Amino acid sequence: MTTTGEERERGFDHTAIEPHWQAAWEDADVFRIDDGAEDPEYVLAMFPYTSGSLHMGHVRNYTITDAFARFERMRGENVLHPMGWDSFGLPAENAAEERDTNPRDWTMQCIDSMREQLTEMGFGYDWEREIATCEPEYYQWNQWLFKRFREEGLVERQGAELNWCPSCETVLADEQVEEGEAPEVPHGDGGAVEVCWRCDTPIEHREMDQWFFTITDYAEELLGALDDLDGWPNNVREMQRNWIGKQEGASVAFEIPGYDEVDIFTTRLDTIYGATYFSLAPGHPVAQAIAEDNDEVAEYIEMAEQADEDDLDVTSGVFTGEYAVNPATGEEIPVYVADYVLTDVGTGALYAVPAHDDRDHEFAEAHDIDIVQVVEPTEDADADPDDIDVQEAAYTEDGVLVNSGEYDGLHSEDARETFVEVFDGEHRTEYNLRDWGISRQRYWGTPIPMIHCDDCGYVEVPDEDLPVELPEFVHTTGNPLDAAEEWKHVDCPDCGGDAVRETDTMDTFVDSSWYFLRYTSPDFEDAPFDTDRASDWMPVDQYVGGIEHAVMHLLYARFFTKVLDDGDLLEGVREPFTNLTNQGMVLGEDGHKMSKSRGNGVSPQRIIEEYGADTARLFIMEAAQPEKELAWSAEEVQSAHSFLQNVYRLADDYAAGAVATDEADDIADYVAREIDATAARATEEYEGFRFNHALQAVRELVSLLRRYEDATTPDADVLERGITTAAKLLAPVAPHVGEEIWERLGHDGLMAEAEWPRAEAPADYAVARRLVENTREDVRDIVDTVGIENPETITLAVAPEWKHRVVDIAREADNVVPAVMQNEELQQYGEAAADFAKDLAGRAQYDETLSPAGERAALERAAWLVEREFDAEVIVLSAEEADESLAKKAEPGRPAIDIES
RNA sequence: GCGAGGGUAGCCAAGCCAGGAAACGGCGGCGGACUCAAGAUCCGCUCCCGUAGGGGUCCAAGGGUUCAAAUCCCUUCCCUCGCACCA
Repeated sequence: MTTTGEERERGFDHTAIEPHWQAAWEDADVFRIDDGAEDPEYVLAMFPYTSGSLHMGHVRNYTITDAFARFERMRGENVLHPMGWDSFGLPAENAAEERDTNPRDWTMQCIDSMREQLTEMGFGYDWEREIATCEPEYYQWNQWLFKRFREEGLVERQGAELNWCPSCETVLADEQVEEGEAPEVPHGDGGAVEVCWRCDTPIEHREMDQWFFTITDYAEELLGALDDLDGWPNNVREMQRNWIGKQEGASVAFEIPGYDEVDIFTTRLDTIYGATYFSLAPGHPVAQAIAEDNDEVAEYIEMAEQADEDDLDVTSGVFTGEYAVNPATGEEIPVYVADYVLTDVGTGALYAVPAHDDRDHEFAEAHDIDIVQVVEPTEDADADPDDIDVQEAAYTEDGVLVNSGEYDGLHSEDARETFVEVFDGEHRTEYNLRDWGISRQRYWGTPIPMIHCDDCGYVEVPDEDLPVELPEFVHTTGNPLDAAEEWKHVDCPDCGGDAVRETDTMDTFVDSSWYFLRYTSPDFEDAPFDTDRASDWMPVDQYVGGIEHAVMHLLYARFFTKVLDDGDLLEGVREPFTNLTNQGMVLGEDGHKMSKSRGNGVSPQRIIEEYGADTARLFIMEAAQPEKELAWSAEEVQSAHSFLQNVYRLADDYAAGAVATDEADDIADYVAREIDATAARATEEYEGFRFNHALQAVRELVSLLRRYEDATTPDADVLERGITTAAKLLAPVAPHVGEEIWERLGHDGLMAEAEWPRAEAPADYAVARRLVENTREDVRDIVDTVGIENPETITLAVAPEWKHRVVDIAREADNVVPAVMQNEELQQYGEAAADFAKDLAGRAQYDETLSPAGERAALERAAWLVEREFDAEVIVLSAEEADESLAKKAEPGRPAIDIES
């Protein structure tokens, strides 16, 4: 049992109120945003893949955006908070196979079910903007955009060696390949292998013709603009920088007599005089050419291509018998084919400098190759040139050149510049980023709008024939599009002859690269989106989603945005997402990632049934800041639930007239100030995405209100304002309970549309609070230390005006005691002033304090708390009223305390 | 190896950017109120010593700057994540 009968009777019943208010929001169109709205706050969660059920990660993600959207809406902002479905993709095909249905029906069922679950969570979306990427109304624009990209020269068809997953029977992008555990291979030393990100099957490599978006054309801007994305987490920016992987260097041609000139790429052209051998990647054309006449080389290449990457030693390689001419020294250096040289890095060929590169050094030692030092530390470097022995270890720092002919003494940096000219090379920038292969040999995706004609080659499907819709799904082992004979055979749009459609579909990351633009005009028929509105509403102000999309999705979306902006489909939108938050993982109660195998998963559905959506939302938001990981905790869920019931009961009792009320007094002032301070604090925390702090402030306020109601005869206006404020501050996170309270208190309309509380802390709030808290602590301290059993009277006396003046002087003066004693007005206090000045002189700092009257007022407002705690009378006195012996102990910020029992 | 982010009381975790109170909050533990009792709720305490608000030692370790350091700087150790035979 989670709720007692009594609680249910007096509290709210989530199974009744949640559907009720969900319907009320729907009826009132609360979350709808008008097309004419000007530059709304765009709050977006990464749309879900249509797996059919929400998991806790989704719930957390969408609770964050929903709470923020509701907060902004209550503050009077226009808010765009849409939802849609990332609904193309392989799993739907698998599910269709398993269940003897088709991907479309399966996906549509999943969407219906997930939409219902989102609604049950109380998430407020503008459902009129709902999109599903698997609908022709959406994916036709993928096709249209593909053609526009092609016009811009951003589409290429290239043969490429691609990652092939034998289990999914599909091509994978590099980003979809992960390092995984090697399966049970007898001789395996546990080395990592490349596996499919979805099914963990080790991947193979195949050479195929593919469609590519040439994202590398934008590499430089994608990289550079990261610096200005201040609203993004550093780690995501860093991951993108790594992925783009810019390297600046130079390329220089080496001659290998009998073969072509070979271009190398290097970032250390300054070390060229130290090049003592030359290395080719096994996949390099010249290596292949040499292999034709050299069995040993052929064998090595064969072996290297078969081997898993990490099986081969760093020093593995084979001497080709050929020599390259070092253009710097004119010497012939041996040419090796070595696996550590990667075909797709740089030019796939390099000159090796064992003296100044760790890998080259290791290789040279293993193959007994000369090591020649050509750089030594500069005079002001940390290292002493005499300590450097490149025979032992490579010296990889920059320095000054030696053994480099006429260039000795040149600094590395200058040498790199000079040598580009001298050796007829060129400056070159290399990127790790590859072009984006979008072809997938699958059914459930966007058909690529191309037709292949034997005479005309590849021809675009004319715009008027778009969309190219998917044919009926057929169960087949290969690609169903290949089997759709009728669909596949068409007339060539150019010559009218027999032709066939492209049977590849697009990577689903194409869908998600612009969906945030479609939300701005989901029914627009002339283009993917309305340029004016999208340009006004973009960029997304708050984008929230998982870290797993740090590179692929976010980089592709940035790429699309830039291309669209350059193509004038957008105006002045260079980046899609201003602020990005990656929500942390939801862990099971055992602190481990929720998983079926561990059996530590918690189903959102069950929590909604048992405790209600508000409880789930509140727990999630209180447990940790959005970007931190969060461990499930049954106790804390329970605690969130009871808290909501308590707040509701507080409101209910008041509304039912069960609370006796009285006129305003000091206590009411105290409570009123706390209400204002809480609103101010909570607002600031909401703005900063620190929802847990905001909610903590609300809990404190509710606790105070309950004491106020319990221990005193409260002022009706103040109590009601307190309850309303607490409920409103809670409403973004627990919206159903918020509405229920709003209604109980007799308000018309919806709290979702009500005004956010005014948020200004009272003047001197922090100082007054500190005074009160310190004083309360001191009283406790005394009672406890002295062991007073039953205090009867607690007398507090604030410091006199003149002591405040002493502090003021002390604050300014270098020499406190003389400064004070020179003050004529203070001289009348004689010894006392001198003593106090001496005390102060020993202190490093003076806290801000209230005036004597301010201190007295603050203590009087808070006296009820002390009375309640100690069950004793509390008397607050000015210095003049107090007994001389007591008053003299008071200091500004620290009243004198006398306790009688 | 390179890069990013961390190491705060029994545990989780704020504070650090903008230096100024043994350091928010939660969990756990202890004591008290309410109750026949339990639960729920509420009020305290929870680094050490202390019979009037005091003293001592503290924020991974060590050093430095400062009147003053969890906060700024340097060094070392450890953790987490990302990238990586990258020429």
